[in-house]
Amino acid sequence: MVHAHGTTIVITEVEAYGGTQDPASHAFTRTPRSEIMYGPPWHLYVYRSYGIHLCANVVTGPTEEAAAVLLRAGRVVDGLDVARLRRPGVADQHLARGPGNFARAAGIGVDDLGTFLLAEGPVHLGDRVTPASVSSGPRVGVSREADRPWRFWITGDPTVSAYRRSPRATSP
DNA sequence: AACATGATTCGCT
DNA sequence: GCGAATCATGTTG
Repeated sequence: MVHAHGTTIVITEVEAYGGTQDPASHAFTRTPRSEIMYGPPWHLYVYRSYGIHLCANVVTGPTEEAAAVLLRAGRVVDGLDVARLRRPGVADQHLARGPGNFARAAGIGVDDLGTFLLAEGPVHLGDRVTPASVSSGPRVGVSREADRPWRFWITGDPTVSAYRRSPRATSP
């Protein structure tokens, strides 16, 4: 789980990116934006998508490997009042559904870029949660190497199940 | 210095 | 279900 700006969120869905080994990763080509991922692990990588949305990643790979994990969905278990204010009119189980929404519900902004996640602070990782069952499947939203089954989610979790299952989802 | 594009989301049909 | 919004980053001239 992750503690961020007054909320506590159990991460229910993530997507992995293989850095220099993965054409779909922002770190496939080294640029100023992706530079943070080439550093030591357990730092936060935040980027802006489509001008409006923010997505949060955890750098996981060793220095120079640039592997990272995108936080795609989560269940808000504490700080619900704060999260609800950030996402007006949204049902509790959908507060952090989707990468952009996750970042919004968590109050993560570009100011948090580079935050070390293992120390006390506005954003840091908390207790580890071991789910009963984890499913995996093709990645969403990337044009290259989407077939790598590197999206992982907690099987049957209501905060994930309804997400991204419409038009041409390959497997039911 | 200018152009093309995306780890997406929301609203309308 | 489909299409528009919107702008920083990366790439090209």
